[in-house]
Amino acid sequence: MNRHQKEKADEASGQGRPTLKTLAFMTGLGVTTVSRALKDAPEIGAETRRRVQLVAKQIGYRPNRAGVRLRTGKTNVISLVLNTEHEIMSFVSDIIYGVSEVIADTPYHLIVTPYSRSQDPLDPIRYLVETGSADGVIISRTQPNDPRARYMLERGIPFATHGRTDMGLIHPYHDFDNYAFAAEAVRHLAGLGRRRLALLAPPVELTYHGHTLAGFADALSEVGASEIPFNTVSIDHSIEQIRMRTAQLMRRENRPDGFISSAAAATLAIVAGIEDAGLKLGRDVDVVSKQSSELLHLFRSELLVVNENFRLAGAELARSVLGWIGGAAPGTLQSLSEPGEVQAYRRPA
Amino acid sequence: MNRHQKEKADEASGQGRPTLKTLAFMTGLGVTTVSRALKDAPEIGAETRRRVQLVAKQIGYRPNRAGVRLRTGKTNVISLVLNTEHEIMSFVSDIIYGVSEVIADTPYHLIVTPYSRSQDPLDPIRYLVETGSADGVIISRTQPNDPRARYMLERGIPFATHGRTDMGLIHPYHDFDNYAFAAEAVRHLAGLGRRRLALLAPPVELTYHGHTLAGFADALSEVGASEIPFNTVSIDHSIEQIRMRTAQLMRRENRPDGFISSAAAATLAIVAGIEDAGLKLGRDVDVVSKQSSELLHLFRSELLVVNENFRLAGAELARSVLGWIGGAAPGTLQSLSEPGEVQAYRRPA
DNA sequence: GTGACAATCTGTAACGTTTCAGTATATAGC
DNA sequence: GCTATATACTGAAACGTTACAGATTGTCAC
Repeated sequence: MNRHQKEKADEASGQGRPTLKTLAFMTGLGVTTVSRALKDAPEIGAETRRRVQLVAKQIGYRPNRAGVRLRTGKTNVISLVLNTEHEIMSFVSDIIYGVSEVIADTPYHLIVTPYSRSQDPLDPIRYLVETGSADGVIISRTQPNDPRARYMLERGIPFATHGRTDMGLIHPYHDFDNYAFAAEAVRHLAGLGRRRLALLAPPVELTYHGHTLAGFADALSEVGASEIPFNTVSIDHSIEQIRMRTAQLMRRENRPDGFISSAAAATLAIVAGIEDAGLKLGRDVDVVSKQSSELLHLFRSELLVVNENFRLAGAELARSVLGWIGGAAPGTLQSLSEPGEVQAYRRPA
Repeated sequence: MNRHQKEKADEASGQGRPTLKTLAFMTGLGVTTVSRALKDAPEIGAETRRRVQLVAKQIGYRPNRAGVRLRTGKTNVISLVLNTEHEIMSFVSDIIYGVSEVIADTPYHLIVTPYSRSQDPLDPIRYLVETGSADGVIISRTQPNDPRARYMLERGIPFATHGRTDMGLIHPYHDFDNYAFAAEAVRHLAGLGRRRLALLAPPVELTYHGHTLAGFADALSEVGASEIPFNTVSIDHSIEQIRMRTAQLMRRENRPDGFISSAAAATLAIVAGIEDAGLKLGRDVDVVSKQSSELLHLFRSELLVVNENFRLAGAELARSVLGWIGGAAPGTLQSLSEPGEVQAYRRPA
């Protein structure tokens, strides 16, 4: 053993975290061989491969992320880009849990990249792409003509959108079928004899605003009901504003006898507004609302709900991004989640 | 210009992301000098320093994270460790936003490290420490004798806990003063003439269970009220279970005339249970509840609430970890958030 | 004019990984 | 017994950064 080899041995047997060098020393092989053996390269003998993998498992070898990243550019990171002001409540945690679930047994880490209202939504995306900080990106609050999706498509970085775009460009997405939700809600209300319906929609700039409106309009004409315009507020407005507007609306001559709400928090405000006007839920007016956790029926048992599963959305989004990274065609990584039935409250046994 | 230098120039002028080499070529300096100039090292001439920094800003140089991490071991990552099953609702998003806010203008990234109920809570921590994946860690669901805190203290990795421990060991934390919350709640209920109080507490294993119970007990004897035991459920139980237990309790002879609830979601269940038993909030019984978003008063206007700000908690926790990483003494990075007054509902104007 | 010293800058090596371009050995063809 | 070829392995270089150990000036004391 010459001086050079001795040095190597000394270093490799050090008690730090094991590296390829450690493994190479322990197995008596070269680093290259060890590296290739660990990734099942065909030009490594079957026995050597097993031997290396056994030792690696025994001493708990884990590839150094920085080393891999520096050499290959692969970050093993998925970034979830979130708006710090709009994305309220359980949405976010459910999506995060959904994503986590899927990447749990992959080498991927989840990083959360926030941006605030004051910023250009493109800023965080640019940062991620320019610094090569992630292998894949998940965005929400998707717009029909979304500059973020366009930008990432141009740069060829894998991503998935929560919600669809409408630019004639193909990319992975997961969406809830808000057209079906709105249409079903209208039909259900019509079935209860409601004829004058108001819709509290998502903010105009988001794609699913259009979907929701379309489903609402189509079903209205289908059942022969009419719309009471309620577009001075959206689910992005404050509780106070929605409540006030609802109360105003309900005090008018031609008030709605049915509401459809695209978000649970907003529904609380709508109900408050209805009651401010001295009216009663279930008697004077019915409300169908989306919800992401089963809490609205505790709030008012008369509420009619449709569930939207954000945890599932997170999982689907993660699967899509990983799929794209793995080389699948973006067009095959699109999914739409159908709403269940409109649920009336059932008393627990 | 010899062959060697020419190569360097060719590479450096390449259109990829700028590196120290690019800067070195542009300024005519050595990489070492550039590196040191960028971090304001004293042995670099003032003018050179300014020049390098100017060029760096102009071409949008950003240090390569993998390079830094490989060389120095510094990850520039803070990990937020979350339980995927317990941590429900807005808690998580608020904490994330709070953390994000603080690390926004630092080089730090936030990674979310999840673990599920089935796992040992120590698992994710071990993973982070062994793989050196983060410079700092934030944990929640803190226990009086918390193996995670002990483990990280032993390894010397900076962390902060959401909630305190009780092991005689010093580490940064942020906590809500649940002793004060429970005590104030009792006093408020006593002020309303309530005498038989029930407490829906946090799960026993968590530190703030003890704090809450202590505040409850101390204030009970202070005001001369009595406890109606309600410890078959905690805020970790399902809505259905809490509801059922509450209804059972309220049908008993010696039922409580006041409730204190440590979580908003659980409060919905308590109220449902009360109403299941045919009793009325505000008349037969009063409920004081913690909430993290201003929604409970919409649910039932008779509810009495105390706000807990999780966004603030997230921000404080991030500040603590960064402080520790920056070399501050752990003992100086502890904070306790005092609850505000118990709020009764005020009708909006 | 020489030596000492400070000020300013530089090359080399190393962190852990993968890729490139090999080398050594065994097997087969003839 | 020779070349060709496949099999199994290997060292060196590179990714971008920082730390170490110099190197080159210029200034000053004497």
